[in-house]
Amino acid sequence: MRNQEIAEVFYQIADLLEIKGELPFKVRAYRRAAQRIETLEKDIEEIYRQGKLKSIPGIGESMARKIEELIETGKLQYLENLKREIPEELIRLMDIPGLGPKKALVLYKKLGITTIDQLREACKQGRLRMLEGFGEITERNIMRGIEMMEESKGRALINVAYDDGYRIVEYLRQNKDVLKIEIAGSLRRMKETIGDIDILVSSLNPDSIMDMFVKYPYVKEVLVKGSKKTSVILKDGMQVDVRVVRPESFGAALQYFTGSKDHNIQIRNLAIKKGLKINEYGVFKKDTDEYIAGRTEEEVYRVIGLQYIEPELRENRGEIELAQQGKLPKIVKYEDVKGDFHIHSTWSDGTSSIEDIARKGEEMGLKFVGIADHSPSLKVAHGLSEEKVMEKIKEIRKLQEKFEIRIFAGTECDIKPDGTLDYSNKVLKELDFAYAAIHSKFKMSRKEMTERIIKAMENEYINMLAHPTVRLIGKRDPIDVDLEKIFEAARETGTFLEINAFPDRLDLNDVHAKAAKEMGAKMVIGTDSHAIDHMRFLKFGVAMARRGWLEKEDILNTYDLSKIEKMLGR
DNA sequence: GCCGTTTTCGGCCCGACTGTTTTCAGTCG
Repeated sequence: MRNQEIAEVFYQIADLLEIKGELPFKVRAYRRAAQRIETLEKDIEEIYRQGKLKSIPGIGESMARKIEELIETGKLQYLENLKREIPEELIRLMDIPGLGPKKALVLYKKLGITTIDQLREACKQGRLRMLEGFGEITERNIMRGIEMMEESKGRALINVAYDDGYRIVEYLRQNKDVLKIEIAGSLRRMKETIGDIDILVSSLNPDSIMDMFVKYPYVKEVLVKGSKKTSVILKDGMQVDVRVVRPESFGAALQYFTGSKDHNIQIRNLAIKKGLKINEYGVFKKDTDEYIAGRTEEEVYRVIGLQYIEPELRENRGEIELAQQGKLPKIVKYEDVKGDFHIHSTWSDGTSSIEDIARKGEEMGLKFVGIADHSPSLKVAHGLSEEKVMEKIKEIRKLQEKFEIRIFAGTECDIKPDGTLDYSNKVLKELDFAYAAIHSKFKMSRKEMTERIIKAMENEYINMLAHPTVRLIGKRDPIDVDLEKIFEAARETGTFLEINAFPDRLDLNDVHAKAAKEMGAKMVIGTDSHAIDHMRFLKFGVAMARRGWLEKEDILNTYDLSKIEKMLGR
């Protein structure tokens, strides 16, 4: 059983216990364990076989037994019993904003409601307002919540949230009452998808900020408006929260609202041990409430004895322990990445010419661009024949004379189902670099798929493996492949694993990148741009690398041109 | 349910906003 499946079971248990009204700490314990398991780098079955389940933080006697039962039998009696008590469909009701476990239980007990459709009907008939603890407004809010949920469906891709967020920051910055303004929340941590956008402002005149915020032209609906917190829904369905604090609290609030929740819980516990108390207004002495710090984030971390922790690292994956010892990795900086290897041109399915790509690269201050068009089996993408590839190389060599930026001639060469490549070595040799990539037959068995990919990586002219798991966020599951073997093969063959920066790919993701590094593999960042507008996605690839604790040396794109050429081995 | 240089029992992050319950519970982040 996969880590994700076991995590899902624990999430389900947490939800059911919560509806049942169990001790909140018990619910939280399951949720935390689920989160741990989800982001575990190792296969949980392997940990189980080594008898080390209880060494996972948050897993104790009881949960270890449940994991064992799941692995051995594929089922869990405890969960089956819970489901008999509480219908599992009720969990879905809690997805509705404004509807939590308590109200869900009342709806079930008093009206027998278990599905969203039944709930919608009951709202229409005005049956909710009769219930204790409910009123007309609650009924209307739930109705609206159902509509909203069906409109927005889940989390946004990072580029959508990024653009929405920074546009609002620019808009609010025009207000003279804004002293400081920053994005916080999961967007500041650059998580792969974003649930809502948090923006933090320091000001002595909060009402002026909030009044301006709700007048932002792209606002569709104001959910709540106060002087400390205001929430709106944008026309694209994105929720944005703006919070305003006083300047002496800005750092503490930024730390607090950046999260992650897990990271902050750890931070607070650490503070408590030092006789301090942290909230969004500052760091205080626990006994006297005396203000110690809070103007900047650096200050907050310093007074509790920690190195400053970059937002992308704040996921409680061990960063706090390292910060205590002053041993945090020096993660790659955004400006360290000097180019982009994965750009499609008009030669295959891109919409920009190589010349435009080179110009855009120079505008962005890059040192190189890599043109990686498709190979012939990808007919839908106008993959290039071997003859065409040779022509393309010629064009690039000629263009190079006009440009300072280095233009690498490359390919994204298909890996055929048997693991052979779409181009002969004769052609691959002429290119400056070559990605190998899976674009077909996604449903092979784990073993076959793993062998297929490794065979391609073993080709001496293949430098990189493009989007290794082939997932598309919200659209296609990752292929079934033994990543540990792939990472090992990457190390042995010197193949760079791509961190594909396209927002619906982000593949490898942060967790995989971290695991790959630990296995000694190196990475390469590519945007998979099909137009020059996409080239700005580069930062999302760097973000994944940073979230994966990668350092400069782990990433091909950060090397000097001469070293890159040497690594590419032509 | 988990965890322990305060503890093997008794804690577990905590504040804002809303709506309804006239003093606070539920939800959210």
